[in-house]
Amino acid sequence: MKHVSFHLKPLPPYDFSLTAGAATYFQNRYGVDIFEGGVYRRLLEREGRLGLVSVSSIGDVESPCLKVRVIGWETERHASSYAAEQVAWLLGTDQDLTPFYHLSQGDPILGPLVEAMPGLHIPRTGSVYEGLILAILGQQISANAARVMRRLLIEKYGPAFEIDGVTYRGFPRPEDLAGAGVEGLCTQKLSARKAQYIWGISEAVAASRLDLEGLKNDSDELVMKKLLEIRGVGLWTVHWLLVRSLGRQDGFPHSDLALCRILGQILRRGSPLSPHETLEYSRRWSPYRSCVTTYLFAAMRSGHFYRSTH
DNA sequence: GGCCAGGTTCGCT
DNA sequence: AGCGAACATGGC
Repeated sequence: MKHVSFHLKPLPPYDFSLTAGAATYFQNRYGVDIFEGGVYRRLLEREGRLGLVSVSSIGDVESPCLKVRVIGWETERHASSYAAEQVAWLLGTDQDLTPFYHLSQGDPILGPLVEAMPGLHIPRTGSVYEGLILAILGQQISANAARVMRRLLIEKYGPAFEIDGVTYRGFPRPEDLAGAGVEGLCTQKLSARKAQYIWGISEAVAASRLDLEGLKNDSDELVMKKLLEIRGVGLWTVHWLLVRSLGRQDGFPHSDLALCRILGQILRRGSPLSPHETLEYSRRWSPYRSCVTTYLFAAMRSGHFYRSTH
């Protein structure tokens, strides 16, 4: 199979396995992100055309280097630089952890986290739209229920690209989900409520009434204001997007149930903190709370420290 | 079968 | 503004 490959040097310390693991929530796949056998793969769209990137590590945490392979639009001009940009965004290779690590010194919660997972960067979603749809799918319901919905939605509406007999899927485009209609989405195990939210957002984006990608240029405050006007988006979702889809430094979903629980477990061996208490406690971590969020969730999900499941 | 789960909206004080 | 209820999925 024809392809082009190149190297990408992340800012050290950088742990590829941990970061790609966090991107896939420490499963083989999450959404359209795949991480198995030490290789991170994902379908990308460039000017409406699909391409597959495969990323693996050929360095170590202190002198990291990634090997990136592109199939699909490898012969086109600037394909490599586009792929490099996208991979850097997705796998957070551009992030400088130094100030966060400085803050974590002597912090009873962050210290052990950083020590256990040095070089974990913050993975990001392929687009703000993708992050928003995934967040809404994940609202309230159990992780397993959300996974079923994600898989069905992507299998049914995601653009397909076959390579060496394997079919890869990209994330559904706004027009794909808008075209599905609320009824169509409901057949994919979405509740009527989620279907309405997701259809409404997809339709607005497809019709250019809503510019989610443009949020990247707005201040945190303006992002908050604009997103909260969208039906189906609350505070939790905004903070989640600040961390995962907008690359901001200080996002922190203080109302997150799991977060409140885990902090309660660490700080007073038991009862969860209230969202308000969680927010107050988190102020000491500003302005690096996106890192804190990522490290806490990574610890919970990877079973590195804490048991996330009761 | 009932209860909970990585929230949000809507309707009540 | 602050609190409670409905919403409906998979899993124990």
